[in-house]
Amino acid sequence: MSEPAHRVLVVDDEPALARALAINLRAHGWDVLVAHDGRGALDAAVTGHPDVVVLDLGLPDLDGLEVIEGLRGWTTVPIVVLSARQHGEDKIEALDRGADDYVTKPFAIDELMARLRAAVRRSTAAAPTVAQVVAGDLVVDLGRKRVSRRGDDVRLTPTEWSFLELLARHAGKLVPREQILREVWGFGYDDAFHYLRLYAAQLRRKLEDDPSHPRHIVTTAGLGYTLETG
Amino acid sequence: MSEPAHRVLVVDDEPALARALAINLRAHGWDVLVAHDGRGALDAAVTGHPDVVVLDLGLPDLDGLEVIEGLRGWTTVPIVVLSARQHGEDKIEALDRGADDYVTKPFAIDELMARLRAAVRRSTAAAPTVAQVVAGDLVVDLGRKRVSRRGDDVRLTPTEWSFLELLARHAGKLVPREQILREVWGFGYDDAFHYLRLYAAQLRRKLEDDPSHPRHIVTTAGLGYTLETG
DNA sequence: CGGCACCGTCAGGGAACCGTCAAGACGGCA
DNA sequence: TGCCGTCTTGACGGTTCCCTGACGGTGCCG
Repeated sequence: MSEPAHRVLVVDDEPALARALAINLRAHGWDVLVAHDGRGALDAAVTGHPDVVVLDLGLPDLDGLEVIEGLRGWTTVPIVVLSARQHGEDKIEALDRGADDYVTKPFAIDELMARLRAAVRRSTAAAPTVAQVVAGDLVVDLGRKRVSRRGDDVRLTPTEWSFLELLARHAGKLVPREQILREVWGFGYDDAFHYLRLYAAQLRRKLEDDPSHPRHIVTTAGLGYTLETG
Repeated sequence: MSEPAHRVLVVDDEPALARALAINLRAHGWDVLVAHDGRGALDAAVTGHPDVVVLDLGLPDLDGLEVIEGLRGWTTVPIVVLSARQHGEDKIEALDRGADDYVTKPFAIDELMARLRAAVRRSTAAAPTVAQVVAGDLVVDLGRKRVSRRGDDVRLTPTEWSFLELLARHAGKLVPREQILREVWGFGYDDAFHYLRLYAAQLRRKLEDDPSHPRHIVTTAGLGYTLETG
């Protein structure tokens, strides 16, 4: 799992704590922005596009709640509030104004990071990527598991779809024969190249204008198949 | 703020605590389901469609972490973990396995409710609920749990509705057979594809002009079913 | 020129899958 | 207790899909 680094904005007016947090987070692979007051936090959020915000209440210029509202006016980035106040209305207030989580000091750095991970996971999982691959007059909709040719849906069998989906996910690139066999048919089919010819032919019959002169599903002899994006 | 009541599933093996929670939550307008062990929790989550789950770790039958994983296998419902363990790996473990929040006992009931509100707000904001799905002459009203065909209400059994609701929530997209079985019938029905054919047929009898040539509930052999939005 | 490897095509049988009808099991309710 | 709606289980025909096998074409190389 070597995902691209997630970016966290740390907002804290205590330089010592902010520094300690930044060091710890960077050590664990986070990309860290730091702001020391409310105004700087709002600016940094605009320019820095963080994936999550750690917000210490009790800033010099703005009330922490105002920062939350300032952010919530235009972004849904997760906000994890940090505060010394153990009890009272603050927690509830912050959560109801739009904060996503609330951690009281003193806290374990490991726990904070786990909460940050959870916050980021939620927000990224909520935005499902609708992937569509376009190849000439073909549209392969990976989410809906459908292919259309000049707008008309084309009916595929499960195996045909599995084959095409694999090519589409690597559109424009050559997919080795062995990989296709493994991902479509599973293990134990390592030399069943005959299947590939069969199903490539079936797909061509359904998707190509001239199946014997394919423009989309192209064979590279001895190597594999490619879905051309031309 | 007179939204429809949100539904919370409380999972706790201590009857006293579960009762106290339920009373408090109901007093604040929540619709409350209760389960006392892990298996019951998973079943209740399938049949009850809660908006958020409060999960006490340390259940008699299953490990709390197993419950989290059991839920995360098929739903993104927010999970707020409740635990007596203040420190340690448990928190981090739970959050990384898919929990959304973690509250240690003893806790203030007001804080818990604020966290529940935050969790529900997040998940509903992330997936803006389309109250109605229109598919040709059908109108599936997810909020009121009703279907109408050319304006006339159609009576569905609970299982039929659960099936149709799932298709409607993914209208236009193919819903895999396995997912339908998990979300409608729960666990242990992984290969009961026969049910799908039966209930698809029943829905067609009630919803289609020509049940043997369905235009709304369409089968993709070997893969699953789709509610067409034509 | 002839062998070889690879590709594309066609056809057939068995298996998997779908839709349908029917009857038994279960649970709520009068 | 008996009834009724619902869910579950079973059986059957028709269709689709997948695998197997056979044949011809093409490019490469000795």
